[in-house]
Amino acid sequence: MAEALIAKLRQFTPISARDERALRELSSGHARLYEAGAEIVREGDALEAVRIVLSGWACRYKRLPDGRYQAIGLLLPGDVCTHGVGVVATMDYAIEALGAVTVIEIAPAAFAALLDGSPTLARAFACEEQQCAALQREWALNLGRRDARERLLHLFSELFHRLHDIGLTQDNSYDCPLKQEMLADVIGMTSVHVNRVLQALRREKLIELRGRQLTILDRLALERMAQFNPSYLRLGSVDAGSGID
Amino acid sequence: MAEALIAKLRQFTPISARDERALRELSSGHARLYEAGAEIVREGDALEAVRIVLSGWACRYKRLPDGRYQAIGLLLPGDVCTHGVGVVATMDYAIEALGAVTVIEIAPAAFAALLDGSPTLARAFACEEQQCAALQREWALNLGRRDARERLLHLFSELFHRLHDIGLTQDNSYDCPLKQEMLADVIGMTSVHVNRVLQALRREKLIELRGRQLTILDRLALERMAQFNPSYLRLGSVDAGSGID
DNA sequence: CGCATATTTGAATTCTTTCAATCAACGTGG
DNA sequence: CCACGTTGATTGAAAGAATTCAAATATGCG
Repeated sequence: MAEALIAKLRQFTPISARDERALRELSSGHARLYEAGAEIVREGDALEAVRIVLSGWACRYKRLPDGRYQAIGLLLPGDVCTHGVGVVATMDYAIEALGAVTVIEIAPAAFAALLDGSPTLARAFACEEQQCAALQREWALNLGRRDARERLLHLFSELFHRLHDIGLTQDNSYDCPLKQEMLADVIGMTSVHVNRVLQALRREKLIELRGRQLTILDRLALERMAQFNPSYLRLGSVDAGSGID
Repeated sequence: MAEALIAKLRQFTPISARDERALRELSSGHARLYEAGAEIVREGDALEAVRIVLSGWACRYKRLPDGRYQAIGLLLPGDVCTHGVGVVATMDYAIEALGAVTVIEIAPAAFAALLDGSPTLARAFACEEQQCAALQREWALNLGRRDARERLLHLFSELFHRLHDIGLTQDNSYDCPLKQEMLADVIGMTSVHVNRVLQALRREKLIELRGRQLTILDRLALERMAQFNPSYLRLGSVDAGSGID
């Protein structure tokens, strides 16, 4: 169950067998299961536990008073839901399960103890947080300066890389539980427009999207079109390359 | 010179006289002066020092390979330019001076020593970082789900609050060195469109903008229209209210 | 005064949304 | 096994928002 988390942290820094054991121990602790649509965290809630997604996808989002909805981040297995425990008092965003999701909840004290006991893990989680911030910045670029088609291609590329890093891709495809409505909420458009853009991408043989399986037909071409540059995903350390180019 | 920084950190937690002295000491250290347009940090640079803006405005931004430019954040006096020193190896964004800017550069070891010596300051800087992340999230909402007019109003509201917190507002106005071109780069639009929206806002007597002085004529009305909710600026602690409503 | 930098304007075009309706897929109960 | 309800995907037409390109004005500064 902790596979994705361990794989994710390993991108940043080597994890010893002992640290791995500690992570597995942790992950076997108090886990909660959410079903699609469930609110894992509500805006305005107090931040009282460290939560990490073990399986499934979730969505960090904000709403405007008039109801408009914007996804602020996608949480994949291994991702920390909320940073700043012990510092941030109340949540400025909410988190929603996009399907069946398993989340471990760790008491702040236990988490602090884990980090105190292992400088490596402390470093790994710090990297995780910085990566999350970098993601957020890239999303701002996406929302602000890419058009609908580029945004979608960029999102698909980013997800490919992130899922690849935790071993959740098969060749050039992956399981993507996002409905068109949610895709729209991620890239800041309407579902109608997403639908039309998706059709164009399929027509041009850039992607296939059947059921929930997304296949990228020519990844490098697609990344070029999206002006996708994966470096924002690998800030961790200078030498940390990825398995893919 | 360290006034803004101290004021900013005080929002999060009380700062003792001793901590204040340490901050002033630090600020009197190695300061660098940049002129308008200067690159304070370049994308791809190694992250080798903690930098804090002491005076003037700067802009955190990213570029697409084809040259499109998107502001990712605005750095006001007291803001930390780059987080994650010691964890992040290379910058995924750049920082540009928007006018004359003073920045202190602090060696990682010196900064670590400061935080080690004062849990309060450690906490304050942690809050600062979380606030920055919250800003980033709100910007994503702004870019994704508000229209041009709302984005502009929201930006003006946010800046009012942030500047107010560091004592840089006068009544309902403040000095805003952003040209229309930069406003456009912040809210993800063209300068032409920003121009037209600004004219409408002036016509409707919502704002005045002469020279570089921005005056907000009816702040609450404006915040309502922008669906602005300042809570994302005050995550620090439950009891930390602001001077304004 | 005059250059350089910013702002403003207009018209045409492109991109995206809106609104409403239709279609397709799927699981349920009868 | 099939009618039915639900959810998600697709379509069309029209309206609306924002961009583009170029040119015209302002404005600030030396």
